[in-house]
Amino acid sequence: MTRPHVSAGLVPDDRWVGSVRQALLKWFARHARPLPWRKDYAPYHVWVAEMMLQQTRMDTVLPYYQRWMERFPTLEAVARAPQQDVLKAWEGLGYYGRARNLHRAAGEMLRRHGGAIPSSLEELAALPGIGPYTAGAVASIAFNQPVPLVDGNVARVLARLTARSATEQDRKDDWALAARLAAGGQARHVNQGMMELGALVCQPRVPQCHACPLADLCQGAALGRPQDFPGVSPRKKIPLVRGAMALLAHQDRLWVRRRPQRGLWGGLWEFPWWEEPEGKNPGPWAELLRQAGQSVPEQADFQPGKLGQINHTLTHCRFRWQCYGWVVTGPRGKHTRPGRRAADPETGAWKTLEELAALPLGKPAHLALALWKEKIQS
DNA sequence: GAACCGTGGCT
DNA sequence: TAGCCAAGGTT
Repeated sequence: MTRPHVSAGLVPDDRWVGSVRQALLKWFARHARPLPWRKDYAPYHVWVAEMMLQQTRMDTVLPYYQRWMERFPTLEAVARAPQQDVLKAWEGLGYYGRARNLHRAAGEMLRRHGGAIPSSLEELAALPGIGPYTAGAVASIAFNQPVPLVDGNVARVLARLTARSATEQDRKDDWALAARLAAGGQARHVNQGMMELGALVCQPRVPQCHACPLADLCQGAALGRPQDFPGVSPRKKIPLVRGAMALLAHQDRLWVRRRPQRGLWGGLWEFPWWEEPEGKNPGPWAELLRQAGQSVPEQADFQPGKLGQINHTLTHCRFRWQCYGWVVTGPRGKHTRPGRRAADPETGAWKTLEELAALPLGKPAHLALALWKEKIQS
């Protein structure tokens, strides 16, 4: 039998959509990876997995997911946990706004939805951290509702199937086409099948068309250049930021501060740092020592001890940090007893290494802490 | 609409 | 090495 083709620039007909659905369902039934949340599709499991998988690879997520379910087996366990514990469980996954939103959403679901994940697209999309994709994912994967989803995988698969680029209109077309695919029933498997195919077969760089169940339905493959779709978008240049980080020590404690809720590493703890484009800049040191209740030395004898260099790269900005540690143990001047001041944690607090281990830190702070432990052992 | 928001793995 | 990429959402 001949299989229907779709022409570039034309709206696919129902026969083609039906063929894609069928081939996809057959392929997914055989090749679906045995992921933990696919055992029973419990809404809480699916929701947590989807939050973790936003912009994050499956291999990275799996160990986090396993630990998460041991620490927070139920939605109520998350909702009632302190934010610090939630961020600690998320530590290292990145995009920490996801964890803060997940925590907030858990609280709302406990109060407004009786501790259950809502099943409607509208109620889901109203929750923090749940946008169009995640709402569609939870509704279709957890509740098997006939609603679409479009993520990076689906967009790429559809772009190649229809030989389209990635303009704004095409993104709307993607949702319309995904809706037709999901409307035929078994949206749970259709939607996961599209994503699974994108992750395992229709890969960004080198699509494995020889292993693709949709190869003879695919316009990109028919043109002999599936990898050209949906095309590449120009990337911004990455700026380089030079800075300094201070590991201020007093007896067995280090001075750390909590970052504001919004922005980079929101809600996580860090060692104070500042941008230092021109090299030496002692100003922040004096201010820091005052905040920490330490004596402020004369500018002349100001010479922090070198701790080492920390390089950390983010997607959108690059940091090259020259880090300094300064051990302050002298009895001169007025000191505040470490651990006794009820100061704003965003200003700073003295923490022992044991206390520090329970606080969520970003990657650079962890790198600095590792250098510090190395130093005090030698 | 565009900028912002992490990290690790791969080439 | 430096760039690219990965189950997006918020502001």
